[in-house]
Amino acid sequence: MIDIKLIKEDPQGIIKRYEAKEAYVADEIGRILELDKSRREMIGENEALKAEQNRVTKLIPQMKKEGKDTAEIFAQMKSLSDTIKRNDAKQKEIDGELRTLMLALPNLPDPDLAPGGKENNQPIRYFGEPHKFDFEPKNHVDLCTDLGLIDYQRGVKLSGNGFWIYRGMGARLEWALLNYFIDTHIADGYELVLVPHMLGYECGLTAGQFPKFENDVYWLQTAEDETRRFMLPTAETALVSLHRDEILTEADLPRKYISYTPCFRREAGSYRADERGMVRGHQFNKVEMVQYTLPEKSDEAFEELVGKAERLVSGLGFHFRTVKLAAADCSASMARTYDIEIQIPSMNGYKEVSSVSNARDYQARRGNMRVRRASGKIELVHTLNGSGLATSRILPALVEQNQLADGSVKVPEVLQKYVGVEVLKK
RNA sequence: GGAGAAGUCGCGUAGUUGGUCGAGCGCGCGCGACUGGAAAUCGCGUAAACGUCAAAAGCGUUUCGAGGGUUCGAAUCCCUCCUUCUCCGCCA
Repeated sequence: MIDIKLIKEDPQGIIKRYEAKEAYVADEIGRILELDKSRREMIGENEALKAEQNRVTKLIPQMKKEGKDTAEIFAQMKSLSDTIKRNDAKQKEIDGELRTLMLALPNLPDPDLAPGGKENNQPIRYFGEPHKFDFEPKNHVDLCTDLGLIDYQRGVKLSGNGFWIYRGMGARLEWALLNYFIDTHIADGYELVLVPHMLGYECGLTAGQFPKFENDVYWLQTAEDETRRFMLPTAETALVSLHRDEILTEADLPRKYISYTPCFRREAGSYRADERGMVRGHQFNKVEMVQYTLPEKSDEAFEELVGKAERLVSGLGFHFRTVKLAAADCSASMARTYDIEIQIPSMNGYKEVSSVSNARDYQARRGNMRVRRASGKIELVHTLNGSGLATSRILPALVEQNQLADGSVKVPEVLQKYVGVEVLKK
């Protein structure tokens, strides 16, 4: 949620800023201002009545002591009380509509972002050189199948399209990646957190995925009266609710967390012919980084997270680039996002392996996550998140970029101690 | 799953024959005194949200797990839900 004060101060300016994100919210903003106005009018009116009620109520014990007749006052107070109750109900309705509208507004894009969608994304850094082969390279699906790393067919047998199985050295390679990531983060001072994979609604609301994207996740509910839970689409959804409704102290910040989880996504309608193999599935593995920071420190934290993701990818020896996303390509909750994209030689262009974002106070306001400063002042924290990293794009890139002429695959040095071998052979 | 107990201000607690309780005390925290400096000690102060206001102060409203109810009036009574603890059962 953004601060409604921003809207009240400069509605036109806010509408303009949203246009960069290709979000056209003039109607919503108009309605918000209308509701806010009538809300404040109602509050003023009703609070005057409540003040009167409180004033009289305080007099009653005294009157009773003095033995005065209170019947008439009680009758008056009863009708006052009824009016107040009616007003409260009306006000609640207005609050509800206002909140719904506010929750639906996306985050404001940072002013320095290029406006518009994907086509305006700006690569800001390149690392390494594109891979060249002096033989006909195979694609990752063939490589993984030939080497017995991934069992695509049985994945489909077990769970349907969009699922695969890591086997043998493939599973060990996957596990090696995750260990390499986690060990690096721990060395950097991040706390490893293992979270539930099934989450309550509030987690999705706080992260900003709900109510808008409720249908993008898998819901679990076996009985009518059972609390609905969803399979987490990313560990961010859990980590960002860790301090929901809490007041942290300034000395607690920054909080730096990482979590490994599988991520479950419906990906409805997003399959493309060129996304074979494990580039897009309903379940993939990811190590997620999340930071809670003081507002003035979030830019610094953002750079740290981008740098960490870049070091992980370059540690594997990949050619990749860092891309500053245009406003409309950032997700709804985020003020800014940088993607890290690697090349999968058999596929066109670059594929995202990490996405680092600053939500600023958007999630903190939704989840009421605050910090008490040394001065005693309380304000919202900033939250940031980034993949560090998702494996499902790394592994295809790894086997393709590291394949040798004989069909075997060289294991990157940093992974060898985890995998136990230097080359994956038939 | 069954039986019982409990959820109060950052933390720990007091507060149930309904009324001057938004709420006492301790710790913590802030400021000050004392000190060469610190500890200890003493004094003062210490919730948030919303509304009013250009802003601050002030004033008002709300909040004692959540929601509803009874009442002129609810931390205190009633109902529903959530959570925690203890015992029993079941189970990886």
